[in-house]
Amino acid sequence: MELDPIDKALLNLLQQDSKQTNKALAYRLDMSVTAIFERIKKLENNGVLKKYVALVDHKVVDKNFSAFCHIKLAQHSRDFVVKFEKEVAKLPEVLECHHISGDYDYLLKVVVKDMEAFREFMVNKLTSIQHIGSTHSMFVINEVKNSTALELA
Amino acid sequence: MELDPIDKALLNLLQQDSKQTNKALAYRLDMSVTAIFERIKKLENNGVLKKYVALVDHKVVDKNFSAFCHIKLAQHSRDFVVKFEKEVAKLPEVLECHHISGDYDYLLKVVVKDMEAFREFMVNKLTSIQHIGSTHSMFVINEVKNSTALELA
DNA sequence: AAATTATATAGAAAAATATTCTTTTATTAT
DNA sequence: ATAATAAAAGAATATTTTTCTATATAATTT
Repeated sequence: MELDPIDKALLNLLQQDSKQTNKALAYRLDMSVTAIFERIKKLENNGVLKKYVALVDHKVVDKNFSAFCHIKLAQHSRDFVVKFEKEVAKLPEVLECHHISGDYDYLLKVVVKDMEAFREFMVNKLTSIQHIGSTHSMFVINEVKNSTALELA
Repeated sequence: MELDPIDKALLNLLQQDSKQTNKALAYRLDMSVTAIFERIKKLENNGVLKKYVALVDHKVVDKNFSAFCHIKLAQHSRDFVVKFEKEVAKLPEVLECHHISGDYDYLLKVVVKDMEAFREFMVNKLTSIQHIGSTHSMFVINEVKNSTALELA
């Protein structure tokens, strides 16, 4: 789908705050409410707008410990890879799992309550998945920036 | 703020789909629309619900290349650290910046159009920030999982 | 170039939802 | 038990979303 400058401006706004009313968006972009409505519907139908989510404060919900976890598989046969990816995606503590280039095969973002919960997670959940060769964890000391928005220019 | 099981169930639902109507949420949780409305307002006012955002398909908007980028600072004096963090947070290509434990100081998530755009970003934007010692980049081959939701049980 | 088709926009009307208000119910403390 | 507090339900109101109709704009065909 082709995105014109208005679509991009609209997406930028919705990525910052998806609860703005069409009226507010219409005012900002100097268009009618209907025009905004139709454009959003089109962006939704074409899969440009994938989903709308609420973001929760990690501290307040007592999940204030994040770690990035490198994982190397013991073997790389297709079946093992598929199995590993399926299992790891199921774990709610794993917010992200990326297959990456470099020394390790995967990079995971893990969010839990505290260091103790992380240890618990490693011992009982992650490393109990079959075919994991080795792991290497980095702990988040401070979150400098954490956004979901892509700048569309 | 104390979260009871209904609050947690509500947060889990809103983290998956924040566009559900209060009516739909009320039906799922077997409560009245008003009860849902009041709870959401309270969660917003107490900072539990931080913001509502639209998620955009990276492929469709032509930003289908992600990299994780390790950064080591040349010096760690307070001023340099503050300056670096401020500068890097400004870059729209940097969706995340975490101060982490381990061999490197920071881990960045960078999202751009393609490898060429990444090179451009590294040369002209990232490494032009003062006080960067060294960098090490890992490219995302495949995104196995990418979620923003914390499971509240 | 004129006519035609498709596409986007605007404004008004209708439908659905969010929000407020009042009453009721449940919970907690005295 | 009784009073005070907080949460919930239902009805009333205000907003918003969505649909509908009309108009303008752009692209396409003849």
